[in-house]
Amino acid sequence: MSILERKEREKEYRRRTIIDAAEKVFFSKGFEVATMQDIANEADLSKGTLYLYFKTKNEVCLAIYLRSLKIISSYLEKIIEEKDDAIEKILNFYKVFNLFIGEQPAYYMAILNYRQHGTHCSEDSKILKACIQQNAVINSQLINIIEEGKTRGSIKDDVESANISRLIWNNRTGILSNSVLIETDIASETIQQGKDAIRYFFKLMIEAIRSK
Amino acid sequence: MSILERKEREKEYRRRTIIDAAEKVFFSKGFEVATMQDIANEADLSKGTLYLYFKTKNEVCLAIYLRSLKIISSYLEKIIEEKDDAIEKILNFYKVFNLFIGEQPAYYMAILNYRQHGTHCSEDSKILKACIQQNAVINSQLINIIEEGKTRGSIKDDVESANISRLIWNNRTGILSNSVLIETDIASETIQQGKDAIRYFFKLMIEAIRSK
DNA sequence: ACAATTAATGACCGCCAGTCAGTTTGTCAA
DNA sequence: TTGACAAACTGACTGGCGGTCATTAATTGT
Repeated sequence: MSILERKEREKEYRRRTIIDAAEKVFFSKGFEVATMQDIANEADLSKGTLYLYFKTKNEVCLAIYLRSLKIISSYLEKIIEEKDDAIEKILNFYKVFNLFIGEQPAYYMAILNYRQHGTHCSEDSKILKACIQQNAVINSQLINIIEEGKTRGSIKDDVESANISRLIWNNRTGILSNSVLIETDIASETIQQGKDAIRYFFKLMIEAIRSK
Repeated sequence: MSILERKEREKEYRRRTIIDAAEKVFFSKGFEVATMQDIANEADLSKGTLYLYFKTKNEVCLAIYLRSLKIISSYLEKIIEEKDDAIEKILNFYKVFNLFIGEQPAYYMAILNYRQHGTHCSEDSKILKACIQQNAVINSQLINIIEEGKTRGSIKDDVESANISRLIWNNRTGILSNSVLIETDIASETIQQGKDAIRYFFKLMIEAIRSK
């Protein structure tokens, strides 16, 4: 049994190696321009081997996306543990996410690109399912915060926590997960405006949901 | 001079023909899967001819996006003309946009795909510039509505109209222009949830900006 | 009628995702 | 140790697409 276990570990290690290489390549060249051959070179493997671990290039992208989601989720976990008020927790998440953008641009880009990669992927992809699952976790963490605020009295009773959660973080409607706050080829000067809009969103939202 | 004018008209007509064909093909097959050959076939032209009118496939996508923006802009124009209150006008835009999604899904998809196409396009593309310009128009139309509301007293004086505009409609942060409220390959059952989140966004925002 | 200019064509190129027959490496029983 | 079997790995190859360009067709002006 030990050999089987070791093999499993080695397989997992290879997988990680490939994802690590993909991160480097994607971030230095961009998701579109990077090729599977680039990733193979970076990982010192042949292209064929990549396809033993990932069915498509899209799946590699999703693997990086999944890592991003786990990071976000762990941030939220820490925030939830703190003894802050719910409103504070929401603001903390906003602040932490802003830092995340600056410090982990590669992961942030993976989040932005999910819309594209997630929709061009076979429905029964294991990794896609894992991503959907991890998003659900984040969703419930946010709902958790809002509901706690309602119980403690800092947030109005009639606030729709599920919708707040979707407005903040959801791959379809979330303002954090969908806003492009990183330099792309064009219009780099508008990033600050975007960040300011997000700040204002949180200001308005909190104004609307906090108990008077 | 008449001949030159006629030629100009014919050129413009060809261009429209190509965009019409592209719309059909893109919507029936999806932006990614559709090929330039498909568009050429649909338009009864050769592939080479397409490239006499558009530099890249991306530009064809942008041409459709530009049409979408003009539709949105014309909606806003009508809304602004009405004698409604500013809050009413904002709600009208929300309602009209919801109808737009259902009635013009192809154009709606073009809006969603802009992020992808706009960023992979040479900066000096004429059509890209036109898109940016048209977005600026929409932006100023929205600001116009908010500022009018401030003057008339239905919206609080300290509301940041530019940021409201960016939150509603902006290719980086706009909730209407970025939320995916149409069936993609996966997760079709969540559309209603997304729409509900948008509805709630408008509810909260209006609550926060209307004069008490 | 005949250049000259403009429009249209489709065979062709380079590139890349994805495949697969063949090779290497690892395992284990005899 | 050996040999047979399996698992992991390889890279040449394929198909298909975006984009090009030499050639052909159509239009205009003289």
